[in-house]
Amino acid sequence: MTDAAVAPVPVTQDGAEIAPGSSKSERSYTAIKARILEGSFTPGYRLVLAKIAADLGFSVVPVREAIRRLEAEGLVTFKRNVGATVSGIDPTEYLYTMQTLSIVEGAATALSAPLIDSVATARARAVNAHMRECLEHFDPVRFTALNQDFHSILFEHCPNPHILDLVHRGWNRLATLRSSTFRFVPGRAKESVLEHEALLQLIEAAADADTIERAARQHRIATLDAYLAHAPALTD
Amino acid sequence: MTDAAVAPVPVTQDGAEIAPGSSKSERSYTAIKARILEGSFTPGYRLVLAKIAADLGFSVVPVREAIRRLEAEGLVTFKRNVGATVSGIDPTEYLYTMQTLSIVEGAATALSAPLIDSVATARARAVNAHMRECLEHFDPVRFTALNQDFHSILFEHCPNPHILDLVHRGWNRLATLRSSTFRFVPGRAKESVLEHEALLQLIEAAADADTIERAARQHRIATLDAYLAHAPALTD
DNA sequence: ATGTACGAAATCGTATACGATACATCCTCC
DNA sequence: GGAGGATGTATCGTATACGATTTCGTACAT
Repeated sequence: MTDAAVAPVPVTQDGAEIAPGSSKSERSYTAIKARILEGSFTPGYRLVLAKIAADLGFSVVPVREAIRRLEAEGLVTFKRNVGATVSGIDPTEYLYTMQTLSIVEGAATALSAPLIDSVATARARAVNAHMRECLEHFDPVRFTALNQDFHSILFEHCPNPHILDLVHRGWNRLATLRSSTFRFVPGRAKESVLEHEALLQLIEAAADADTIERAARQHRIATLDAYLAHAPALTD
Repeated sequence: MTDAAVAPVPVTQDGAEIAPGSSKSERSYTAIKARILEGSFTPGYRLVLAKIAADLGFSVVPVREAIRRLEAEGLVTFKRNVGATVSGIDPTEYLYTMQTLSIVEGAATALSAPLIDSVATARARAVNAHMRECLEHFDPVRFTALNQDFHSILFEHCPNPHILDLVHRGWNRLATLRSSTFRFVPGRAKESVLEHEALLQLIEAAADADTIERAARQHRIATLDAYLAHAPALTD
């Protein structure tokens, strides 16, 4: 579970063994996306068609298609006749993304809550406990991964796949921040763990949808607020 | 405004005059999308690469790229080695889309509300009055277009473009239903007009964000509920 | 020394060609 | 007469080639 969040797709250096059955276009997409999410391709990295095609052993056409798909997801920025670069995320973009995420995560949590059984809450608690450990050992990368795992458990039986898709898109968009301390605002992580516990209690108590939605939304907003409070220091 | 909603992009039969400056890939995208949204390409319509390319006077490569982009937006369904068809929207898909729309529209309305001035509310009222007329003359197509115009006015200064983008995607997804009576559930249209007025009053009264969000969300949900109540009759 | 014009290199955009796949049709065999 | 397989056609998937555009460095003139 956790490993999957860090490296969702197995990738070899030459990218040849990814889902051998699917098209090269598909494999290009998967390979490039994996490298962006795992951090090999950092924001600003220039994605040169011919170079990537050579790396993967494909021609440029499928690679081009893959990059356009990634553009549609906001993971890369494309400029005509110039090329594609891995999207960065400036403070404004961060704000938009976090705000949107708060809304869709809130909705996803409220919709999923009635379907979360005691086994799932137990698993979520285990992950949350693990997060607390990461906090003590100061391991922001693992903390972030576990944070996603926690919410993924809650969303496992989300009845609306569209909303879930929006959540994932937001997460992917934020993933390019992985190696920075942008998301790890001092003091927020501890609160986050506490809020997770409070959220689980609301779910177990079968609180009404509005209450759960509000709590889940606030959980994300609080991180945004913490960032905004520190913005002068974090924005260069 | 209204005309724009019905035919957002001017398209000639041969598609040659769309934004002459942009790439053929871009023009293909615009042309195909326009035809889907205006209803020339109805759900289930088979998009054959070579045929479309010939129609547009381009080669298949840019057309292919355009279709993949439309796929990412959910407007067309692509099957490997088989081809693309204009996406239909079955009852389940309709439910997902409406539910998601209710959430993002609710958020968009709440975020925009403080920025809506009296000029905008007056314009919105005019559109709403026009909708009432369409109701009397039973003009579902125009009604639907005006309905979008109404909300577009509210969202004009939406501070979060990401959320606005999600709203538009939902609208586009529903647009393939244009020529059917699917969306025009008996009795709902009248309520819709009344709800618009109520929403405007909340906005003018500077009601708190939660209240406005709830009202806006409910506005969409009510249509979904009305559909669900009639589902046995409408689902064949 | 600085600004401008020119040219070369890098990279993308599109066309064309051909191989691969899937689906439909028809034929054969039982 | 029906079921199974072989064949044909439509269509997609990818490679390669070349033209178009941008960018950057360099040389020249001021």
